[in-house]
Amino acid sequence: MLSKKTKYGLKALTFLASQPDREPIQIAEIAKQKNISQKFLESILLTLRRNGLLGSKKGKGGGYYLIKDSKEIQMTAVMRILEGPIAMVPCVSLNFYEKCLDCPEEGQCAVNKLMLKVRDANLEVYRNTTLADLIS
Amino acid sequence: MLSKKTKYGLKALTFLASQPDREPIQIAEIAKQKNISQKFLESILLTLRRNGLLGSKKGKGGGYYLIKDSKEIQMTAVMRILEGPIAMVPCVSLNFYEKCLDCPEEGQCAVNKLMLKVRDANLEVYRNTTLADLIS
DNA sequence: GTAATTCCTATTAAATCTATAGGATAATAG
DNA sequence: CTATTATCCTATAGATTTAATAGGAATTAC
Repeated sequence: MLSKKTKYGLKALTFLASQPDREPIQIAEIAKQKNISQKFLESILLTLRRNGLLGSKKGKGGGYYLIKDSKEIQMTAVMRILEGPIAMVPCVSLNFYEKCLDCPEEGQCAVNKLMLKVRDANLEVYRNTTLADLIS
Repeated sequence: MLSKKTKYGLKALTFLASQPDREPIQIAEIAKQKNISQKFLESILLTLRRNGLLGSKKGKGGGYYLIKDSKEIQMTAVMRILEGPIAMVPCVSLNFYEKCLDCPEEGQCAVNKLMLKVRDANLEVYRNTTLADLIS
C-alpha cells in the first residue's frame, strides 16, 4: 500500500507544479484544496523541503514553492523521500543495500530474484516519469 | 517493504517446488531449511492451502505439497494471496477496486496516474514469472 | 510590535505485522 | 483401539509502523 504521506506529498507537489508561477503557497491553502489534514501536510512539506524539492518562506505571504522545474523532478526522488527505498527488500536496493541475514546465497534466493525484477520495473517507471507528466 | 509473510511464503513455495517429487514435506522441515519461525510458517502455509496453491496431509508422513506444476503458478496469484492487492492504491486495483473518497476526479489525479503505471509494470513482471522461474 | 506563517520536537492514537499459545482434528502404525 | 505424529484453527500478545495532533519557537511583513 502507498502511504498517505506519499499520497499527500504527491498531491501537494502537483498542486504546486500547476501554479502559474512559483509564488509561495500556504500550507493551509494546499491542505484545503487537496483535502489533507493541515498538520500532517505540514510535516510532509517540511521533509520535502529538507530533501531539496521545495523552498519555503516564513511569515506573512509565506508558504512553499517548487525549487526546480517540474520537468526536472523525477519520481525516483519523490518516492525515495516520501515512501523510502524503491526496492521491496534491502538485498536488491541500490541506495539502501543490506545483506539478508537469513539467506545463505543471494544468487540462489527466490525472493532476491523476483524482487530484482520488480525493482527494475518500478525504477523504469519512476525514472521516466516527472512531476510535469502527472499534470493533465 | 515486502512483508515477512510474503518472503517466507515465497521461500517455502520454492523449497517445495524444488523437491524431486510431490511427497508431503513437514512444516518443521521447511522451517528448519529456510530459517523461518515454525509457528509463523504454519499459518502462512495454511493460507496458501486455503487459497488453492498447496495441498496437505495430516498425521505421520504428513505435510504440505504443491498442488500444481510450478510452471503453472504465476506470481500474480502468490502475491495477491500473501501480500494483498498488487496495486498500491485501491483506485487502480483490478481485483479490489475502490473509489477514493478524497479525490474528485480520478482522471485528473496525479496519484492515480502514477500508480496506474506502477501497477501495469508490476503486473507485467508478476504475470511473466512463475514459481519455476525462481528456481535456479 | 503585532499578526501571520513556517519550523521543530515530542507525543498520542490507530492500524498492521509478526509471532506465539494451546488445544482440536485427522491419519498412521502397531 | 491406542499412541503418536502432524496439520488445523482461533485467539491473542507483542512489536513496529503509520497517521495525526499539540504546542510553542523562529522568522518575516507591515
